[in-house]
Amino acid sequence: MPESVVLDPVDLHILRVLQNDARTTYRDLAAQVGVAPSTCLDRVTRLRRSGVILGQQLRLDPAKLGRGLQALLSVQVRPHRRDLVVPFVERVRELPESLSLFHLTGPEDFLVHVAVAGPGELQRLVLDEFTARREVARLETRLIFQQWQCGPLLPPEAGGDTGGA
Amino acid sequence: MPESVVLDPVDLHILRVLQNDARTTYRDLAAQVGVAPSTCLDRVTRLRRSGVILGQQLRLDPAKLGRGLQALLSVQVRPHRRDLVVPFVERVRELPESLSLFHLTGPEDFLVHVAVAGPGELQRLVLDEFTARREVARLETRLIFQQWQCGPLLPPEAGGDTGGA
DNA sequence: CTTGAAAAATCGTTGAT
DNA sequence: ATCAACGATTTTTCAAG
Repeated sequence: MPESVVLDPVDLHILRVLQNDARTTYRDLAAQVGVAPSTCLDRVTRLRRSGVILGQQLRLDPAKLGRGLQALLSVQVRPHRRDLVVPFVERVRELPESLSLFHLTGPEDFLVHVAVAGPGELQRLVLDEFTARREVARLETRLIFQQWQCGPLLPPEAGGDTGGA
Repeated sequence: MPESVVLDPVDLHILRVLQNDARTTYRDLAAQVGVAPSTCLDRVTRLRRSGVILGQQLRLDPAKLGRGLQALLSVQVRPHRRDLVVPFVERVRELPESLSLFHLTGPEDFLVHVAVAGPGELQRLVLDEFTARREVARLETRLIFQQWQCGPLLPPEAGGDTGGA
């Protein structure tokens, strides 16, 4: 189980295309990358097996699902012991409002990304699901004006190896 | 362009399945949801056109791509004017290390989720790409121990309408 | 929403560069 | 290791009930 994997320009190109649309057919993928469809299939299968590709997720519009308000909650869990942390994480993960949960260094311990219908539901969430818990020592709420999904997690090009080394 | 859309239990079920694997075939989808494949296609097409489904993204393993360290950067941009904010956002978005960018309420202004190879690269990123910028007034770095992708952004069940209303 | 059938894509195989 | 072509199987898509 190697920590990191060698990816050649073809792999990177494939990943970059699939990150825009994970349902691209191997035929289209081949056309865009410039190799044969069977090669694409080979590469993708390998990337999948090597663990580089973990899966493919739907991107949904929270507003269209009646969750027009998003917020970030900084949560201090004290005492910061495993027997308190583990149930906290589990509970947060199963909240339908939770989008993402981070365990962090620093005094804040956790950051929770949530999506709710409006301020009222946010208040309810904070009071009933967070500060009501004994291990939640402190909580800070920040609203999200806007969010951007960034780069493809990949070097912009093949590595700019035109004449490199 | 209605803000929110009515979703019946079938739609919700479909979304829930596709969020686990956006490449589920319509055949499997139909089997899991309990309707005909063609109906699934219908529903998904409609969900796509109505904007509920924005797309499908690959989930990649940052560690496998040589980005074993993730961090959250709180950034204060001052003065917080549009002519400084817009270029800042654009620059951050095109950094290959950036995963996600939030514009927030509160004194922090921005939160940047980054993935880097290690502490050295993180330091370089912070110094060269953030604090080197004149509009970056303050920056705080928090390392990410662990992250969880949470719920499907959907109510756990069809709404628990068994006997409702 | 369903059935049923046509069109398209997947995925394994082959042999060759 | 890649390609190209073939073909069986599966999936997607459309038409009609």
